[in-house]
Order: sequence, then structure tokens, then C-alpha cells
Amino acid sequence: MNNVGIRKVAELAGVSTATVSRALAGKPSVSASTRARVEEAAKELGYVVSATASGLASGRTRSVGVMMPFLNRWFFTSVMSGAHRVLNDAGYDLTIYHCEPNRLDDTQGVHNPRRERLFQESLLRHRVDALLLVTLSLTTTERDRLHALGKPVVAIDRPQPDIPTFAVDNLAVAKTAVTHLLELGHRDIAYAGGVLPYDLDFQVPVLRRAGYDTALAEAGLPVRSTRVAEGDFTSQGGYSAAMKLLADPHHRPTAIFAASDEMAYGVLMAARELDLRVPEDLSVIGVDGHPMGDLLGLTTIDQHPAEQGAIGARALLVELEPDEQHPPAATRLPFELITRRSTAAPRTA
Amino acid sequence: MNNVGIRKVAELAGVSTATVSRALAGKPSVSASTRARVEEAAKELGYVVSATASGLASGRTRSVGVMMPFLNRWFFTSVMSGAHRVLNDAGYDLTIYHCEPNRLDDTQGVHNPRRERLFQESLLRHRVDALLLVTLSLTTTERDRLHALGKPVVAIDRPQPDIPTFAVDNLAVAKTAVTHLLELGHRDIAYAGGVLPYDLDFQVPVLRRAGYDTALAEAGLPVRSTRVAEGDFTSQGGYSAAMKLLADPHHRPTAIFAASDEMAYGVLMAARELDLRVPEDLSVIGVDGHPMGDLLGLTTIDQHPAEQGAIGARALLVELEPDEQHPPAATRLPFELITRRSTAAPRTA
DNA sequence: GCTACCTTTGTAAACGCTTGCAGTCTAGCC
DNA sequence: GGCTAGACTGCAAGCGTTTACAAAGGTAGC
Repeated sequence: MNNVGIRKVAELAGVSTATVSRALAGKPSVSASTRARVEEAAKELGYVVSATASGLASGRTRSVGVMMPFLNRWFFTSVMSGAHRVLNDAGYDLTIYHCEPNRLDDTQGVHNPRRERLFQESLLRHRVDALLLVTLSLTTTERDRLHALGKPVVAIDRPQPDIPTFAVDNLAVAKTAVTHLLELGHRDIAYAGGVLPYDLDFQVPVLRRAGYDTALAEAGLPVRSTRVAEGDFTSQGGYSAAMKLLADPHHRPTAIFAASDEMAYGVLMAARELDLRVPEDLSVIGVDGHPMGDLLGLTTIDQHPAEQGAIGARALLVELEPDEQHPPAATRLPFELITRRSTAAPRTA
Repeated sequence: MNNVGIRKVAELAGVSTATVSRALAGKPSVSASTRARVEEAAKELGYVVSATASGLASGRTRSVGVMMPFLNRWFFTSVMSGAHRVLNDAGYDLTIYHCEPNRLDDTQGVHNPRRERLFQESLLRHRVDALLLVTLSLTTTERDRLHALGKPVVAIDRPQPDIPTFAVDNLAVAKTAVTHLLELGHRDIAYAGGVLPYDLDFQVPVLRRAGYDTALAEAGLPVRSTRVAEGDFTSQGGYSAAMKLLADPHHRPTAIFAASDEMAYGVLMAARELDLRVPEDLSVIGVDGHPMGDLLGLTTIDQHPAEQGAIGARALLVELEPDEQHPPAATRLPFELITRRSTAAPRTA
């Protein structure tokens, strides 16, 4: 394949392979002149360290695994994208592990062969130095296996016991959204909550729901069950939730807080279908920062998913490269209210 | 880390490491009883072959690289997702390479350090056994470097010289879309074409445009420049293209063929903003099979992106494992007209 | 001028598998 | 019964780096 090995470089540079290795790895104990000579030789021969050989000898692969429940949904891939940028710039490759969701309608200990193989085989191959979990719920067994790997692990968006997690303060996010609506004068605000069909512990939706409840309570407003509906985290889910919330033409909420932007799109569809104008008849606010929100004029809480991935990645780098100087890690993730056309004061206010 | 090596398994099973290796690799020259004993020993010890060691010794990493210009756009990640399923089931991991687009507004030979590093370093590390290129335009130099790797390479969606490519027949896709509109009775059909801001050779949009032209020509209709507009492949792009196409209130097309579903969403927005009802005042058809199309009632040509990824992956597997029995590879990719609410006969028909 | 120490480099032993080659054993054949 | 082919298995040499340790060459202090 690549017939240029470290030996040829060593020969050309007139040093030993050990020195080549040290020079190319940026080790300090190499004189400037030697390092220069080695680098030039390497460039001339087009030499690049073999990942497998280096990995075997050093025990480090310079590769990080990203585990996610969905490989083609915007939020998850945005996180991945942000992580990729950071890790790649630090010289790491990304390997993706698809951790298939355990569906709610399955029994807890359901036998999912792919997922099982992931934890019992793939991860044990030690192809990666560290793992980034994106919005994942793990069983105790799975968490144990992860810890047994003895590698840095960081979770994004969904806290896991014993795993450092980076997530926005979902309660605060929800409160911000609802408060925005309250400040516009809304008093009858509904919540289109997200249910992950695969989620075993509901963190995100529960917290957002709690934020909704809290904000209403603080405003002295009641939380009514007819003002809460659920759907999965897609526009379809948002649509069906909205259809429920808006079912009674004589008693409709004046605003809907949707647990994600894609759900909010569904709410917009529903409103349109019911001939409700947004924001005149109904205000809508979402969460995420999905790119189509701009065009649709959707007010949202942007939680900067790519930035979340980047932050998680930096946290891993801190552990992977303790010598390096790292900027202090942000622990509380930023979010931001973006006001667009879909929210306004209620007509009857 | 993982202190169970092949030697312990060999001891426990009472055989040599060579036999363990062969048994676990599924080589034929191992007796059934020995194989069983080895497998049991491995399971008991929780032994899994080390990826690096195996890779170094055998020269094969059991990992495939996926190169894409965008890491968080639906089409690309759907392809990746389909490929992942197939490859993972075959025992391969996926490593992602972000090949940053060379933007159109750059000079051709633009110096993009990340992209350069990808071709001059990352790929040379031989971390993967094969490569899947998703909608990528490469320079000659880059293609040469790829070939120099001596590894199986397959491209999806955008033909590259000397690289086996799997793509839908974009001309036929466009013709199907336009023909659908013609059959509904439309005679004034516009094209909201996609421009990839990064694309250097325009394959997809050009072919779709050609299909549009052909279908019109076959129907004896003229192609007018005022009926063609371009935007990037996003809903924003579709929106601005549609705003141009629909600018003259007295002379509007009765239908718009958008080069992607996301663009079609933008067209729908534009129509709505102009108080045009869909499909009464304007029919809209897209291409892709994006999941939100269902809710939006968008007629589209589904090109099954995940299936494209799967097909590309299978093609790689054929080359990676010549011994195995493989089903014959599909070469022409399937697509499918999905009729929904956004298209109907024109009112004036 | 001698010692002690630091910097830089080389030597060679891993790292944990895979695989060509050779050897053993069994069974079939004449 | 001797011979051969074939089926298994083991031996040991890599695979291409990294890195602990040793060695060499300076430098500075006294």
C-alpha cells in the first residue's frame, strides 16, 4: 500500500526511527535542527504515520467515537458536526456508533442485537480513545461497560450518572420561552411536549415541561391538562399535538410552546390548517435553532447544537491531552431567545 | 486497558494463538470442535480482537471512511445512515471525513487547509479500508491521491471520473417531475434550480435542468429564461428563487419544479407570502423524499437517500470481501413519484 | 581538569495480532 | 501394510510504530 515507512524517513534524515517518531510526534526532546531535517524528509517522501502501527505501539488511536441514536436527524448531526470540527482540528478522526434506541414499547431489557453488539464487541475493539454520547439513555449494564473501557466519556444533552454531561439548562430554556410569551401578554399558553419514542428516562421533555409549569406558576397561572399534549420530536408529532391542543374552537390557547423547532413547524401546519393566523390568532415558539426557522419566521430558543458538540469535544480533549494548555471548559451551555414573526401579543390582550 | 489478549484465550482453549485467530476470523481451516472451544473461551473471557493489532498484522482495518461536504444536512446524513447500516452489519465501522466544499467564489485552486490536510494526511494514515464519497466534487489532484491509496472507492450522487458512481438518473427524475405536471395540464412550468455554492461541476442541477428542458421540449413547449431561477439547495434558496419566478403578478407560472424538497419548502413559503394557494394557484413538486414533505403535502420524487448509501456500501463490500457471496449490485438507483396535495390541475386548464 | 547534569540520540523490546510454512495425524487407496 | 492426500494445528516471523533505558556529547560549576 503505502510503501514509505518510518525507516526510509530515518535513512533520508540520517537519524534513527526513534528520533523520527519523536520529531514527528512533536516531542520536546528533539533538537530544532534534527526536527527540521526529519520533517523535510517526511514531506519529501510523503510519509505519514500509520494509524494502526502507531495505535498498537502507543495504545492511542487518535480517534474518537460519537454515539448517537439517530444518524440523520438535524439536532444529532449538528452536535456531531460541531464535535468533528474541534476534534479534527486537534488531529482526531471521528468514528460513528449508531446506538439504536430502545423503544418505549419494548420491554426494558429488550434484546436489540445491534445495540448489544455495539457494547459487547465494537467498543471493546478499542478503535477509539474516547466517546461522546449524544442524547443517549443507557442501561446500567451499558454504563458499566462504558466505564470498564477506562476511557474518557462525555455526554451531551442527557445527563447520565457518573458521566460528565454538557447540556443546556432545559428548565431555564423552557422558562425563557414561556416567559417570553407571558411578557407579550399571553395568559393561555399550551405546551406541545416532546416524547422520544425511544427515551427511557425523559429528561429533556420532563425538564421543559417543568420549566413550563414553573413559569406559569410564577405568573400565578394554572397548569391545565388540556393545555398539554405530546407528540414525538418531529413535525408530525408537533402537528398532532397541536391538533389536540387546538381541537376546541371556542376555547383555544393563544400561544403554544413547542419542545422543539421541528415540532413547532408541525404546530404551524396545524394552525394553518385550522385557518388560524400566526401570530395574530396563535403565537408559536420552539426550541433548537433549526435553520428553517428563519424562513418560517419561527421564534425560538436557539441552543446551538453544533456548539454543544464542540464543547463536549473540548472536554474530551482536556482528558486526552492533559499536557496541553486548554481554555477552561464551559459547563453551562448557552442558549438564546431569537424573536421572529411567530410570536406577538395576543389579540384579546 | 483490556487485559485479555489472544494468548489467554489460547491457553483457556488449549490451542495456539494462531488457531484462536483463525477460529475467530471464521477461517475454514479450523475443526468444528476447536472452533467451538475457542469461541466459548473467548466469550468467557470477554475477549474481542484488538482493532489496532489486527489492523497492523493484517493490513485491514475493518473500517470504512465516508467523505461528505456537509455533516448535518439531511440528504447527506441519510446517505451516511444507509451506508452505516449495511457496513455495520458486515462488521465494519464508519469513520467520517468532512471534505469541506471548495466554494464557488473561491479561486479554483484555493488553499483550504482542512481539505488539504484531509487528502495529504488523514487519508494516508490508512485508517480505513475503503471510501464512500457522498456528493463530492474532487480536483484532479485529489482524485489522484485517492487512487494512489489503492483502496476501493465508490461515489454517490455525483459521478467522478474513474470512480464507480451510484446515482439516480437525474435527467429521468426531472423529466418524471415535469411530466407529472404536464399530465396534470400545466403548460407554464418554472424551474427553481439548485446551485450548490460549493459545486465545481454542477452535475445534479445541470441534469435536472436538462430533464426539465427535455420534458418541455417533448411537450412542444418553449423553455423561457424567465421561468428558470436558481438558489442554493436550501429552503432559503427555494424561497428566493420562487420570489423571482413569481415576481410578475400578471404572468405567473402555474407550477414550479424545485430541485430539492427543501427548496420546495421555500417555494411553498413564497407562495404563501404572495397569497397564492397551493395547489389551486400554484402546483409545487420537489425532489428527495424529505420526511417533512408528508406533513406539508408536498408532491415529490423520492430518491431514497438511505438506500443510495446502502447500495454504495454494498458495492464496497463486494470489493472488500471478494470471497463472500454477494447479491448482484443494483446500478441504476430507484426513484419514485409521490403524489401529494401540492400538485393538481391548473385552474385555467 | 573533574564531576554532575542536561540534552539529544540510538538500541531494542514491546504492542497484540495474522499468516506462510512446516509438521502431525487421519483416512483412503492400492 | 505402506503411501499419499488432505485436514488441522503450531511455530515464528513479521506488521510499523513507540518508548524505556542506555549512551554519548556538551556545559557549567568548582
